[in-house]
Amino acid sequence: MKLTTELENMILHFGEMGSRWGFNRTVGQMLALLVFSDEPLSADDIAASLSISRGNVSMALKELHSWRLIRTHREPGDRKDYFLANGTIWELSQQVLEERKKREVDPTLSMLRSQLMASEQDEMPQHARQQMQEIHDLLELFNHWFDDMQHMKPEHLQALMRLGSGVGKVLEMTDRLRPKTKKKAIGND
Amino acid sequence: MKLTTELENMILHFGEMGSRWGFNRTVGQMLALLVFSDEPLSADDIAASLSISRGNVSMALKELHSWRLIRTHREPGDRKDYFLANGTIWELSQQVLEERKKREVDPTLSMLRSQLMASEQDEMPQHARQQMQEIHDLLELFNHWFDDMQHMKPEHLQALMRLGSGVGKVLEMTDRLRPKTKKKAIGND
DNA sequence: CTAAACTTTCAGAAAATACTGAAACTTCAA
DNA sequence: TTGAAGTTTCAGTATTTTCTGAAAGTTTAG
Repeated sequence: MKLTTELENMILHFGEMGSRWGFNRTVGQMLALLVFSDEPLSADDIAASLSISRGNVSMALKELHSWRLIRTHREPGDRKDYFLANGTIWELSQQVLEERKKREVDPTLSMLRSQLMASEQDEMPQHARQQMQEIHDLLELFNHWFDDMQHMKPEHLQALMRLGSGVGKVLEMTDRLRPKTKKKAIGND
Repeated sequence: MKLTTELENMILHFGEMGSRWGFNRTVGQMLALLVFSDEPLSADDIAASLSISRGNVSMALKELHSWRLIRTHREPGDRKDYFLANGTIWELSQQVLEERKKREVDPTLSMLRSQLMASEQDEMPQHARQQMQEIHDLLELFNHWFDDMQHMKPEHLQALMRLGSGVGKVLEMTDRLRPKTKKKAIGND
């Protein structure tokens, strides 16, 4: 595993960004390494390439597995495990977003839910309660939307993103043609 | 600033989540406190409510300002600064997302851009280069889309989100009516 | 101008997080 | 069943991040 300087820089960058993306430096570097490598790598390869301890590699592999970002490949007649990125860039990104949603949104949503539930009888300042409700509703909206998006076919999702806010225009137009849509204010500009 | 147990729990929760959301515990707690408070609070109020040092409050206020999540209010005839959340829940969320994009996406995008540029003449393994290109394109697509969304009126954006993947159906239909869309290879399964 | 009221800074302490490496564990070919 | 090849665990250490509190800085009423 010899790395060109440029590749090395990129991998170091992914390491630095790692913590901002929800994992640690090692996990970030290893993800980059596996994404950029055109063949599966063994744990020893990885440790050598990145000059990190074998134990650290093992931990990071576990983490990457738990995020479903890598998978293991075994050659018959070779006891070693080989690891590779678990899909296309698009799929990996989806996976990262999915996992981050789980860690960054879901806990708060469930906390809010139970809090709003429990304080039905009320022991909380009006304004605070209202704000909690708004956060709750926003996160729930986001969650449903996100779920929906994840189930769209990649090419549709991509097309949709390319359309950007253009989608607003299209919907306005369509709205006039299809009175079936619920009359939630889809409004105008 | 007396806090009910429930509110206190919520604030502690926001503190815990803080680091996952891109800031630290104190910043998270203070944001929650100000969002739930129905009146502006002084730095001393905050320090007392959360039992943290005055210096820490000052740092966190700076951070919250830099995220544009709070603003300062001054009473005439009172030297104290009072702080409050800078907008509705919706606006605050937008602000958080905007700032996180800056920290989590933009640096990598610019790194990729310059790397792809520089290695035009090529010194990098084919596969690595290709993956870099894909990440670059994905982030750029995301960036444009995100920008576009941020400029939509909140009620439009909300309506759009409520529509969820339903938007796909509408667009498919519309697509037949509007052959203007560019015929970029939108891939296959 | 002065000093009281308030805010910010920052060096060092504390806490949280990540990493190493050796020991324990697992797997499997013979 | 054994032991070589490989993997995982985890106690201790290193690194990074956050927090405190006292000193320095700023503002403004008088």
